[in-house]
Amino acid sequence: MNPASSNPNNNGTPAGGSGGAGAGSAGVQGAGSSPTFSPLYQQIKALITQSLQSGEWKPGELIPSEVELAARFKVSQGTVRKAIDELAAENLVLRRQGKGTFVSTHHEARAHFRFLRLVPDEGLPHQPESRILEVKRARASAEVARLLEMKSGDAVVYIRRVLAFDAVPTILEEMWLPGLLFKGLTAERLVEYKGPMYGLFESEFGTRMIRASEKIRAVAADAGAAEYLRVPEGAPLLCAERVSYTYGDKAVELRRGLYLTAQHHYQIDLS
Amino acid sequence: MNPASSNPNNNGTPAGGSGGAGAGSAGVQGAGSSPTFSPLYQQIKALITQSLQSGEWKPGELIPSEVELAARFKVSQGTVRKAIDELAAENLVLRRQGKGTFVSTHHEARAHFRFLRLVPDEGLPHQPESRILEVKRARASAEVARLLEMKSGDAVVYIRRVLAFDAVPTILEEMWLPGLLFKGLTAERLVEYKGPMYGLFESEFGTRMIRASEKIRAVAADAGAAEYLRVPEGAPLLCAERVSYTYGDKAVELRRGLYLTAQHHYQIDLS
DNA sequence: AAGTGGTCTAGACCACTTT
DNA sequence: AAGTGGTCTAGACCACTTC
Repeated sequence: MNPASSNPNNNGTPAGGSGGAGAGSAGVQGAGSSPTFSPLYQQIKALITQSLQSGEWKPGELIPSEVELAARFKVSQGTVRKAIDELAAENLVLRRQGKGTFVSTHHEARAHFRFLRLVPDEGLPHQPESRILEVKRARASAEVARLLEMKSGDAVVYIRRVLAFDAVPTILEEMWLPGLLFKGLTAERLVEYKGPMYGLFESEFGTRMIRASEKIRAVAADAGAAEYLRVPEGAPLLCAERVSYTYGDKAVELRRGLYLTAQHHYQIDLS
Repeated sequence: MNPASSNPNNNGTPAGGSGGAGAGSAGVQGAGSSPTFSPLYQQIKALITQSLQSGEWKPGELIPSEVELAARFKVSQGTVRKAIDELAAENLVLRRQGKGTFVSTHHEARAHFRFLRLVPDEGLPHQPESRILEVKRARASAEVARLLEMKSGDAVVYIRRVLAFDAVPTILEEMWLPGLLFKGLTAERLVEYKGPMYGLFESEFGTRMIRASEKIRAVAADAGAAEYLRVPEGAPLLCAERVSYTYGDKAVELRRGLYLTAQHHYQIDLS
């Protein structure tokens, strides 16, 4: 026991010498950085996120139990629990009663539809077929660089593809990826890969997408889109411009999709 | 103390006579209903939601403190806390440290943009000007009835309006509301009312919208939309079909909006 | 039986707001 | 000083899964 020494006093005088939050574990915000203090469970959450980011626990794997983590970080199980609660709410981990807590992965049916919101007007959502049109190395334009938080002229990988539901071409999609992160990405690799592209990024390139922001507009089909989606030029299409982020809010993908919404719609829940 | 009598045993034998969950308070799921049991904090959450729905605490008002609620429901503060945590996560209440917990209201800048996702490409989001075109009583068509979970031919209120940002007409909107809930709704009342329509519904008709589901498509402007939004016939527009719900997942509004996305876009965060 | 996450309690102290 | 929500702890027991 000895309730006065180990930890119970954590949020004392911010810069004072005593107690201190989780200083015993891994130097959360040890000594010399900013004077902003955060609750213990937020620090624990940051530490766990670091381990996720560093690959100490890989997608799909089991992470240590709450009891183990509590011992490792020298805090109570309740504090670890609150940290993991938030990570689970952000879909970074997945809790399963009786089994443990797992690192989320894009190789799960569960994750597939979190980032594919185009669903059929009738019937159940399902995965589309992908046909790669083009893969090439290029230089980031000013606009692409701005959205990907890079510099103009930096190396990017450019991908273009068509997605079809039940053999009906429905999505025409362009992607720009930072060249440094996706060095070995080839058309062959993309063509042979089955399943969501984020699964490939996660497994082969160690880049796990965890969050995205989309801007949606209605646009008129240009000649190219009209051909691939088999609609008249000028037909209305949904245009979704997405920027995806990995750990630390780092932008890792720009995607621009044109969606044919004759038999499908984009589904959103406002709450 | 007396740790054996008051409450500590809650999830015991489901239909057994002993202990029981929160039976001392308000008959959570007293005796004769379904055999499905839920955690105590979920029952407390349901009780609090009932009080919100019944109007015991009105939008904008302070609800009792956690300590008071714990006494009222004869559970620990931690259990009340977890219940309120979820209500806060669902935006039904708003916690403010040091002050208390308040019932959410649509009369807040905070709430305005939760259901208006059309934001300008440049500059900050702001509230549009509303111009009412039409208000009338009508009978629900089969489609309207299905979406509003009513019967074909039931009374509805039909509203049509144009919303303009900086004097630029940008949204053409139709609404269908259950006639029973909105008996006194007149064009005059709508025209003179400033601010979001959900604020009016909440204050004047006691119907608080808490959740919505939208389906989004790209469509071509018909003659009417073209005129009101000042675009050529056939121009691409976003079409958002929304069903809004109040407490108990009861549908209370069907709304169909056509959005001009030349200077604006629909903003979504996927996480 | 043992281990995991899930619930519940009780008590302490902290940060913020108001009186 | 008193009241509120916010954090942290410690311990108990439950539900679920695996051995």
